[in-house]
Order: sequence, then structure tokens, then C-alpha cells
Amino acid sequence: MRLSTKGRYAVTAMMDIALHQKVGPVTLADISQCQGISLSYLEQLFAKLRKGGLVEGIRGPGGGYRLARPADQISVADIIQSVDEKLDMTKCAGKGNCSQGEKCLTHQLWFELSCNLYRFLSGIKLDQYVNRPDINKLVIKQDIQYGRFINRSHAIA
Amino acid sequence: MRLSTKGRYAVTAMMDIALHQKVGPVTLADISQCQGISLSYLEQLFAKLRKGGLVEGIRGPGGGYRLARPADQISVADIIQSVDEKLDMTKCAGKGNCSQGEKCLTHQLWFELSCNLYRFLSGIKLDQYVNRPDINKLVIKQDIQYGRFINRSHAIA
DNA sequence: AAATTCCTGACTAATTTAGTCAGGAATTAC
DNA sequence: GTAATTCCTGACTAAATTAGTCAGGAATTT
Repeated sequence: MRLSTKGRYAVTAMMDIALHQKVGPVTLADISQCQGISLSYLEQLFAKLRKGGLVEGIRGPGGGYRLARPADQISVADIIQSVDEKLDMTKCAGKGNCSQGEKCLTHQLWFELSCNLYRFLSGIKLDQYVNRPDINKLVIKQDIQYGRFINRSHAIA
Repeated sequence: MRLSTKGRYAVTAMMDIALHQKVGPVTLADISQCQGISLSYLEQLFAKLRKGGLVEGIRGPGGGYRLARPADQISVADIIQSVDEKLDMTKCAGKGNCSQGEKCLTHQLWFELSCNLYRFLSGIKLDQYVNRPDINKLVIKQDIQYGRFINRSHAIA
């Protein structure tokens, strides 16, 4: 597998959307500014998240992105897999032909690691963090700081 | 953190040494050939593993590398940390100042992920795989295939 | 003395990550 | 229907990391 900052960017952005679900769609421009990620890079990531069926984009003023399914059905594993492609750490992509057609010495190890990691990451759903008071405090603080969602009459109405 | 093929190379090489402990020190040339890793790249990785106190090198004919401590005291986490530097996935290296001096929205998530991953990886010790019959069969097969340890009278005596 | 092996540092190549740019397509607001 | 907003696409560049190469030196054994 690959567990890098790229996945962190994606999860951070998805979390931002999940935390603002009630307010309406979230623009990439907002995420870019608040989370400190380049807008164009976000667009690349969101192209993959869209293909992965995790978000849907809404064009035009008042548009943005929203989750394609409820936050309790989107796991961190889903997100990382969407942007990083594979969650499997074996050299042979699970086929077991890593060393002259047979399993290599460390096949078992990576296989077990992949399973365990996947089980852990797929157990963490976005809503677990949305419903935490300490994180909600942070969100409100950050939103005020960046003057977010001031003209959202259209989105709520 | 960073979980990439680099760490896999290092763990594979360490596993090879652990599996041949009884025969004597293992040369990088052997590991290079049997595990399909470039010799010079292995030398770079072993410079780090040595600095991390996981192996000791023995020069001269009959030399090679051996584990610096018993296989049940070397975890996969130790190895990955030695070559990849950090096992912490938070943006702020655990300081909690990731967003304008405060914790960012996803700080908790990465912190918990890091903890869990570390707990898992540090729970896997090299000896767990050394004592498995299925893996030992593989080792013997591979050793014969590559004609390894044929002239090791000096090492055993 | 010769062979073996670790050990070091500087260098190159390939891949991945990150970011830039220019423009088009859909939608909303006026 | 025009303008503004936002997604959306593809091609491009830059930086970082990973992987591999090369040349040579140091310690040890035979």
C-alpha cells in the first residue's frame, strides 16, 4: 500500500465537507484556503474522489462538492483507496507469485499487514469525527476566521 | 508516516538475515541476488539499519551482516522507522500546531491512526516468521536454488 | 599479498507528489 | 441572455522521494 501525504490531503478535504454538510455544498476554493492545499491539486484529487463515487460536484454559483453518501458510510480506507489506488502492500498485488511464481519470504507478512490496516482504516467513518464536540469547536473557530458561509441564504433556502 | 516499498525492501532484507541466523552472517550480495534488490541500494538501506542499531556488519571473507539483538526483540516498526525516519502521520509531527498554532481538523484522526499502526507494527517481531514451518520450507528451497551457504565451513566452525 | 566484504560519498534516473496554467461546461443570479 | 460562479479537463512544470550506479577505501580472513 501507500500511506502518504496525498491521502492525508484527500481525507482532510473530505472531512471539511463532512463537517459542513448541513450548510450546503463546499467549494474547493474554500477548502483550498482553509486547509492550505493548492486549488488545482485539489481538483486533481477530487477528480479521483468523484470517480470513486465518494463525492458529487454541483456547478454554478452556490455549488461545490457534497458527499455522495452519508458520512457514516464513508471510511478513511475508501478515501485513501480512491486517491492512492491500492491498499495492498504485497509486491505481487495479492497473487502470491512474487518470487519465481511462488510466494516470497515476506508475502505472509505484507498480506497480514494489509488486512489489518484495511480493517482499521475501513472502521473509521467520517461521521465519527463530525459528531465530536472538540472538533466542532475548531470548525466554528476556523469558519469565522476565514469568513466562511456568510452569504449562504440561497444554499439554505 | 510513510509506508512505501522502501520499508518493504528493508524488512525483506532483515527477514532474510533472521532466517539464516544459525548459518552465520549474511552478505548483502546474497540478499541482493535472492531478494532481487540492487546491491548498492541495499548498502544505503543498511547504513541506516546500522545507525538504528538493528544490525552489525562484519568485514572480510565469511563476513556479512547479522542482527544486533535477538530476533524476538526486533519489530517491523523498528525496521521501517530506521529507514523511513518517522512513523508519525500528523502534519505537525505530533506537536499539535498544524493549523495556526492549534490542532488542525484531522489532527486527532492521524494521531489515532499513528498510534494504532505503531502498536500493530511493533507487535510483529522477526522471530514470529522465523519459527514458521511454511516459511522455512520456502527458505530452504530458495537457498538451494541460489546455491547459498555451500562453503560455510568457516562460519559454522 | 590477495580476496572478500563492509562502508562511504557523490552522482544519475525514474517515479511520485505537488503545484501551475489555460481554457471549457454547467448552473445561478441579475 | 449576459455575467458570475463553480466544477471539470488536460497538459505542463517543479520538487521530492525512491531506486540504482559508480568509484574507491577500510577491515578482515585465507
